[in-house]
Amino acid sequence: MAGTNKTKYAILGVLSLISGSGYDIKKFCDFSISHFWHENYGHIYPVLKQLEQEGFVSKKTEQAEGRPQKFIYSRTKEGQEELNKWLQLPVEYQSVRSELLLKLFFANDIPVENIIEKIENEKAIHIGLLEEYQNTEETLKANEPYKSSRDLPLWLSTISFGKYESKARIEWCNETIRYLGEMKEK
Amino acid sequence: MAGTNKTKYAILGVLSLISGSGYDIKKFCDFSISHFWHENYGHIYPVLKQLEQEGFVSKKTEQAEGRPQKFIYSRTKEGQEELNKWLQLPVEYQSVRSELLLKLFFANDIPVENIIEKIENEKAIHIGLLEEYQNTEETLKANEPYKSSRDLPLWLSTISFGKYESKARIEWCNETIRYLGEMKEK
DNA sequence: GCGCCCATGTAACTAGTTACATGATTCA
DNA sequence: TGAATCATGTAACTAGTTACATGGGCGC
Repeated sequence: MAGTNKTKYAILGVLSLISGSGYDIKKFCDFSISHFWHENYGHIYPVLKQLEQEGFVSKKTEQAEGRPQKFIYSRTKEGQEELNKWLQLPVEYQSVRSELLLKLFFANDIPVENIIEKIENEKAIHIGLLEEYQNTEETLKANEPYKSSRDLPLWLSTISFGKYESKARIEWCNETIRYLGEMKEK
Repeated sequence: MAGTNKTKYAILGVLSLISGSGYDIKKFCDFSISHFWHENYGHIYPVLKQLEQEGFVSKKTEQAEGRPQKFIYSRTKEGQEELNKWLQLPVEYQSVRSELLLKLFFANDIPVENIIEKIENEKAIHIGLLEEYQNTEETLKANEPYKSSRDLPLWLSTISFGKYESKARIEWCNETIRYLGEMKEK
């Protein structure tokens, strides 16, 4: 199963938790999985159409007064099976790319202050993220419908992932800023 | 400077450390920066041609007996300036994508064993990586020409990044395997 | 003889992002 | 009145990977 279109499964995944329009799917993504996954309209709408043709989702038209026309999508049984099949496949290897490390690696001819500034910036980003994760975690644990949801443990696990990652990144930033600062003095 | 072609700078970066052919550049990348950056021939050769046209690299033809023809590229003064200009620009934001987390997030209808298997696999990958980083670090610190190179601190910093990342990932895997296992028992 | 390394390159394909086009309603 | 939100969609563009084509030398 090479070249799997992952947007397809992201959408099926969202529709296994909620029913809604392309717009709703986007909102759900931005709210719940944006710390590790992004979808945009340019992808969502065409893929929804394709999923409908394949029979993996079904469409209802909703026309509320004073509201734009809305197409509500729901997963079908086949759609759920298709999702479950994919979920159980091994995770594909993903190659890493870090522009920060690329710049760091070749930074010998630029001022140390400049590279330290970049690392400080990286650190600030992850301090912000860590705070966000903390807030989200608290919100999920304290509020309905999240706190009673059977999805809560999975949701929390993905947040925990982010916390470990950001904490490690902050530590690395601190160490590296110190290390490069010492280099400079010599 | 939107849409910066980063391969361009990766190549200029490599050519700021060595002179060599497209083939050499690929080998250098695979050896030194592959833990955070990948280049392939499909990118390297066209970009080298482009860089030559822009005057950022110069080309010499080398024909050793019994060897295929080889084009040796070197950076020009303009090329170094172009690289330095880019190095000093802020790092562009890069959105994260994790298929593992996507699968984890939607995993409620698949067997816990299956998702734990995926996390075990992730853990094994990072245990392997950690070992690699350790080995590379020791090699660099013990052997010429690395140990006397002025690039050593930068090189070590990028490896340290990987070590922090993999350690954190392993911890998260352990925690999550335990957590999901407990969930299952209930 | 076979497979691997050296060496260069193109074409095709897959994936992902951004900009544009349209238009109604709500809220400050 | 202007910005934000709701709502759907297409076209164009940027980026990145893989497959293919070619061919000689070297070691097993």
